[in-house]
Amino acid sequence: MGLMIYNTLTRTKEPLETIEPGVVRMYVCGPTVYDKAHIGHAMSSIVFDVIRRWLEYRRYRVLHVMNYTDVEDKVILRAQELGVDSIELAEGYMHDYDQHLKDLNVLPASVNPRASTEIEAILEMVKGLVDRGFAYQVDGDVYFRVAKDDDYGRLSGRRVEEMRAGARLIVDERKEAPADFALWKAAKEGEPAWESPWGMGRPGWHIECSAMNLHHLGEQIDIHGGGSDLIFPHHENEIAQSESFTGKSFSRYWVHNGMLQFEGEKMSKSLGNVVTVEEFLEDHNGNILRMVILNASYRKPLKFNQDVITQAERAWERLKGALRPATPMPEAPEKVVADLNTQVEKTRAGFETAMDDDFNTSEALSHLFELVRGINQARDAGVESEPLGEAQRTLRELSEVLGLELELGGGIDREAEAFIELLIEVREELRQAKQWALADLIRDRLLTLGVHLEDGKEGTTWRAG
RNA sequence: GGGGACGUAGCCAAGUGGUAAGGCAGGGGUCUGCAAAACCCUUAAGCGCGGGUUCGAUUCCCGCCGUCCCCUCCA
Repeated sequence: MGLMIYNTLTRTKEPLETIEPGVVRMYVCGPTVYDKAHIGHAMSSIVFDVIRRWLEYRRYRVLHVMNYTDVEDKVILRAQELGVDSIELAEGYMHDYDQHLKDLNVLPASVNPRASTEIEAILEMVKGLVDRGFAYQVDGDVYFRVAKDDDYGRLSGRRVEEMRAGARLIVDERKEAPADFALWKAAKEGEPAWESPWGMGRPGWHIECSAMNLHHLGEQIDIHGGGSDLIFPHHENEIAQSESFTGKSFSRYWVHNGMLQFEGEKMSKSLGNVVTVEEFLEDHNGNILRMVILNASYRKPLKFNQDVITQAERAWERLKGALRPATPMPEAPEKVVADLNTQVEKTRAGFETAMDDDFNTSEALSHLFELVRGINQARDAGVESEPLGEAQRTLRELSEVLGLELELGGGIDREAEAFIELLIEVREELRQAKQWALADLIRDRLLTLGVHLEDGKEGTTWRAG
């Protein structure tokens, strides 16, 4: 069947056919860096990270571009409020976001262009659009002439004449038509500005993505991604600009992630229901957010609340638990080993089928959990560490394709481990001597340091967290 | 007003024209000095409501109700 991708443009799943065999050119709209990022932004980055990892698993070379919008009304406004330079302000948030992506185990994009460093490409495009009659200049602003683009609206399914012009916005009388949008804006006093044929100014929001695509990936790309809130007007306008400029179709597949819902509403700054990435990572590790996301379809709205987090934490623990070492017993039945091997094969096949079907991570995870059960059953049956290890390697490998890090004992460094082992040894002596109070004291004290002791059949084991 | 989605057990959620994955919680058990954890087993939905198509629909079509997103900056 091959890899199927849901395309917003056609509202159907289509087989992936890339422009260049074996290569995927993917552009994802990144955040406007005017404030701390929230977990909705992170969701988008994680979704496209999983897509990218799956494409790479399928042997594609992925050229992955994600932009940072650092020249924009909100950035400028914020900088003026704080009395700082807007580009520097954006740079700070940009570096924060880079760090968040690392903490969330998101693979770095091939390129992270910024509006402020792409002015040349932007100007070239705006000029071209003016030359070809797709844009016009008014008082130092340049607008895209939507009427000139006959298939405008095909991504979002809108007809220009059906949109209630001026319902919620004040129509700029200088524009030829209400739907026309700015490619270039004349700069006001104190705003970042660059020289242009129309005077000092700065790019409009939509044009930077078109220009960056052209500059870094070429005239035609395979996948263009972003949040579903960008379908209109942003991506609609990108299509208009890019296709009018090149005369070629722009992106083959348009992929959009659903919005993260917090208490039934979209998480957004204007609603004030924001959980920043920083806040989330203070209380949880990045795998937990990823688990929340992987549990559901990337295209649907994602419910986010404390319950969902708790459930994801528990599920993640279960996944990790499967990596516990074997507890070999003399007469482990051979059938168990055979069943385990069968499960490994079934898991990989099911996982691949699920991921090929528009990145069905929820179903892919279900196959991982079936492997977890198989591993645990085999361990309980006393299977030797080698057949068990094989299954565990598969689990780890497939988890990594989803970007999950299952390694045990994270957060505790090597030197500390030796001391923990020592304490366990001492405590074991105390338990032999039935010095329960002292034994419990060690256990409790270690717990406050983030080390859990577990007394089992095969002795005491420990884990971090 | 227009455009786009969604509604599956207590919760999250996948999925299919022939009677529903997985996870969490719940119940039972194993282990244990106690505890915690872990593991095993297990209960639970007939798929928003009303019609239609069909031998048969949760899955297709129509209507209704409800929720969300977009039409202003937005991942």
